[in-house]
Parts: sequence; structure tokens; C-alpha cells
Amino acid sequence: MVDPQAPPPSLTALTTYLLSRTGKTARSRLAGRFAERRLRLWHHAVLAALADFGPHAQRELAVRLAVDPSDMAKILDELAAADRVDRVRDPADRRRVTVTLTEAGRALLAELDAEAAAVQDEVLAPLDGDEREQLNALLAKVFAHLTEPSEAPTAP
Amino acid sequence: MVDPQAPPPSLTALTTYLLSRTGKTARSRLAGRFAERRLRLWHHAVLAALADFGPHAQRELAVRLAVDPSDMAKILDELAAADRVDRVRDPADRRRVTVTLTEAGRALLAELDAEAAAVQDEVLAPLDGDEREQLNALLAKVFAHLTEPSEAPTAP
DNA sequence: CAAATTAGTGGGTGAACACCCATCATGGGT
DNA sequence: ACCCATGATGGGTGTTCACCCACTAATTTG
Repeated sequence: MVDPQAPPPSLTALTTYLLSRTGKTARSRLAGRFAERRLRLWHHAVLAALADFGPHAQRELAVRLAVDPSDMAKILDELAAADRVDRVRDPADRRRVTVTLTEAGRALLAELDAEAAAVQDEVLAPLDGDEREQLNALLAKVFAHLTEPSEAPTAP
Repeated sequence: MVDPQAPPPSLTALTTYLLSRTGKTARSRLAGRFAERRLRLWHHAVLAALADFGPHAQRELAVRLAVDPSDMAKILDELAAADRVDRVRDPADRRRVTVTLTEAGRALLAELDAEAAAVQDEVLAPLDGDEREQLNALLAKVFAHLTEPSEAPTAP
């Protein structure tokens, strides 16, 4: 009795295929949970960035997260409407808007972090603690390499 | 001098985040290469399934790859137009169409496999042979678990 | 002070994608 | 023979997503 749903072995033999598939389901499971709160993954990313790095000018946030500034404005609209962030004009440069995490925002972030951890537990269920560390270390290496593609020589 | 593009550490600490990001770039890099040939990832998957499992009824192909039958028809239209597959009506059941890989299809598959391997080499560049094996083994475990979610007890 | 630049915003576009439905031909069951 | 189920197909829908342009307000530069 062979599983008729089994994907072709020549694909499952590809690490990048497994990477892509598992990454996609992890992503979509978390997105599904967020959707119940009328939130998307970007909301989480923005809150996390604010918590990690402190207040940001809106444009800096957009650059950091590699989002179009126009899209960032919409994301912040939604977060601000729920009082998760404060947007105040920078008095020194009144074009700029400084975005700050509110207490409610910090609370929401904690909940979203918990959801993310729960999904991670689901996805990584078959791995024990050691294996999870290994996986994380390997992926961190790969990710670091992907985000720093151009390694310019240190200087003439 | 801090990289303003660096994602929040609280995200990069999540294995699922790394999984999702690296998977996404692997996917999109390969999709980009395929696009130069006017192909999409599904074309590769279909060819691989035919090579791995031999001729299929069209519907079985759709079920196996979890694609809507209607979309499968379109994919096969394109492959058949380029003579990569043969579609012949099953004489025993003339509703069915048996899909077979042609020689040209096999040749194309070899090229696409090579592209996939090349992308994989790019993505996994920072890992040595041992690490790649580890990563593949870990992901295979996770993937197997994700594709067999409901483990029903063997009998009442 | 005029001109060019930058920050934020609103609106719109187009590709990719997964889905769903209606239709037609065929086959099986009664 | 008739009715229902099935395989293939064409067409269409809605969503998500990244991206881009135009506009306003504010600042910097020459």
C-alpha cells in the first residue's frame, strides 16, 4: 500500500525542496493563527523590530525589514489603530515619524511570540533538543550567508 | 557600524523563521531560473513524478502532487506543447489520459535537475558535506512528520 | 529665496496562486 | 436503456503580495 500522495523521491532528495516545503508550511501555519487575530506576519515582525531595537523612524523600519515604505505605512496604520504602537512627529525633523511600542503592543508581541513558539513546537515535533539546536545552527549559517551575499574586500 | 538591514534577533532566533526565509529564497531563486525557460516549479515536479513513478493517469498525477485537476490540465498543456510529455487516451477507459515522459521531457528534466542542484549549491554554500547531510536528515524528519499528520490508531 | 531632496501617505497595478464551477465525454450499475 | 459517477478541460474568481506612482509637507542645498 503505497501512499498516492507521496511526492517524487527525486524532489524529496533535494534539501532545498525540503527547505522550501517545510518553510512554507511553518509560515502558513503561523499566518493562519495570526489571521484569527486579523494580523499578518508583518505585524509580528514590526513589533519584534521595535522591541529589539527600540523606537524607529518609520522609514528606518521599512528599510530594516525590507518593506516598501508605503506598505509600512499601512501596517503601522493597523497597529496604531489598535494602540499597539505610538506614532509621534519628530520635533527636530517634522517630516519624520517616530514609532514606539506601547505597553499593549508589548503585550501583543508576547502573545504572538508564544504563537510562534507553539507553531515551532508543532513543526519541529519529531526532533529532540539536540537536533533542534543542530538544525537552528545550520539554518543560521545558511541564512547569514544569504543575507550577506556581497563580501567586499575590507579595503585598499 | 550596524547593518541597518539586519532583521530583529528575536525573529532570527526562531528556527521556523530561518526555515521560512531560507526556504523562500531557495524557492524563488529556482523559480527565477525556470522562468527564463518559461517554466514554473510545477513543470519540474510533474516531470520528476513521471520519471520516478512512470506513466500516470492525469488525475493520479494531480492527486499525487496535490494540484487541482484543472490546473494539472493546464500544466500538461504546456509540457505537451513542447513535446515534453505524451498524452494518450487510455483505450481501456477512454475518459482517462495516460501521461508519459518523452525523450525530450527526460532531457529537460535533467537540465532542470541540474539547475536545482546549482541553486542548492548556492544556498548551502557555507555548509560542508557533513553539515549538508545533517541538514538534509533533519529536514527529512520534519518533512515526513508534516506530511503524515494524522496517525490514526490501527484499529478499534 | 528657489530648487532639489526626503518622509510619509493613498491609491492603484499586475503577477502568482489556489480554488471552484459548468461542461462534455465516457463508463458503470441497475 | 437510463441514471449517476468520474476524468478532463475551459473559464472564471478571490486573495495575497510586492511594487510603483503621484501627492503633500517639511527640510536642505546652492
